[in-house]
Amino acid sequence: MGNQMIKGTPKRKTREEILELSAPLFAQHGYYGVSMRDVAAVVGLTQAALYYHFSDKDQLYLDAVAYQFRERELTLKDLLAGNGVPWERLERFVAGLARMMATDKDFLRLIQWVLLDTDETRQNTLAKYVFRDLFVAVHDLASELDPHQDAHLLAMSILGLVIFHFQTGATRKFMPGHRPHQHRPEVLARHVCELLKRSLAAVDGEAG
Amino acid sequence: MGNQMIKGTPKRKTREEILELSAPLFAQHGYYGVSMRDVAAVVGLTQAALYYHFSDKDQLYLDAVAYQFRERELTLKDLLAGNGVPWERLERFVAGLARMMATDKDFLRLIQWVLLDTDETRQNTLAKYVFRDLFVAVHDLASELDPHQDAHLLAMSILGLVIFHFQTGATRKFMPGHRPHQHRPEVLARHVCELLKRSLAAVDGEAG
DNA sequence: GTCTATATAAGGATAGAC
DNA sequence: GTCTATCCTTATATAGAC
Repeated sequence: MGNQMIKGTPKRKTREEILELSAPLFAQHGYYGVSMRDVAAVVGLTQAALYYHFSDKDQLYLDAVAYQFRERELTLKDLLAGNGVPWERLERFVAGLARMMATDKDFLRLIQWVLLDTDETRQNTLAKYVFRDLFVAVHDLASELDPHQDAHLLAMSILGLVIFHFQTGATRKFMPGHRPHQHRPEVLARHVCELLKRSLAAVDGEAG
Repeated sequence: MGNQMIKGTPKRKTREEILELSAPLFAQHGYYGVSMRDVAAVVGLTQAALYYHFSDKDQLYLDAVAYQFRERELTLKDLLAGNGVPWERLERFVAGLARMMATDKDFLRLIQWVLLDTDETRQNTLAKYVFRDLFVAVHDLASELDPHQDAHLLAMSILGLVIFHFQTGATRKFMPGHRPHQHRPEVLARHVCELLKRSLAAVDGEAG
């Protein structure tokens, strides 16, 4: 078989299918844990066909990860972009990020793989073109929330407070004080917002 | 050649050398990124010799990681165990953890690999026998710091505030507001302690 | 305890037909 | 654009000599 491409049909369809279907594999097992044969199997192609669309495994991986990041990044930036006092934007962002981390486990794992990547080129590419814009937005919000603090550190702390909880999700159930409702994104978002609000409100109280 | 073992000599020496020397490899490249050949090469043995000491690659990896964790865990628990008011113990712990994360990059990476592990048995083993004791200590401290809060969530937040900053260490330099001194463990520890102190002090102020 | 040699499988990548 | 067939490399693991 091999459904022949009708002339004029967008040529990108297969390529995007590969990107979409390979992402969960890379999320689960990482770059070295996934073979070109594995990718070919989920897409329903032979290994050789992948090399028509991508020069090598490295390129396929990089494109698949970047593709996922670009989609999610838009969602997250939207949460930060709207109007409202800084507190409202923070709450909206923390809630949205928590929901995404809870729902979209593959995305969370891709973030973790990128942070562990030892290929400098690959990591820098993703950091610059994918993380950066989002971080800029969080950074700006942080400096609005408290102009007296190091906005870079505060921004990283906000992200870390949310993301780390979900990174440890699988091991949390063996730890003391664990209760299932802690996995719910609203519960975590509330915990994080309260922590930050009290912390920054304390500064206002002193300064104002 | 092959230096013959004298009877009575502790048999464990080679085994422990393998554990020590393979850990940095696994820290850098993860389970799938390291071959038995790689391990053999750094130890100065042939591949086959490894199978005298370990039944398979899985066992070698598990033992190597557990070995590293046990060592570090003792150091961290010591920081928490001493006397002093809760604040002092928190500051000591945060400073010590930050210093360890900054110094011992391999250990930080091993933590990240464990969090990404999809082998449930392996992850549960490490979580139960290695993370758990440390978490218990942080959990207890958290409930002393603020009895009105969810100690489980607070403990995780304390750990996340420190660890996440170092996880993102490699990509941070492309983000706005970055300055080199932020990588210094004392600077981060101070940031984290101030954040927590203000947050929990705010509660005291309201409650007391 | 460690070696050499090897079985056996899985990996990335290419050539050439269709 | 995708297939079949194949090359070459690397991987885990074992057998048996020393």
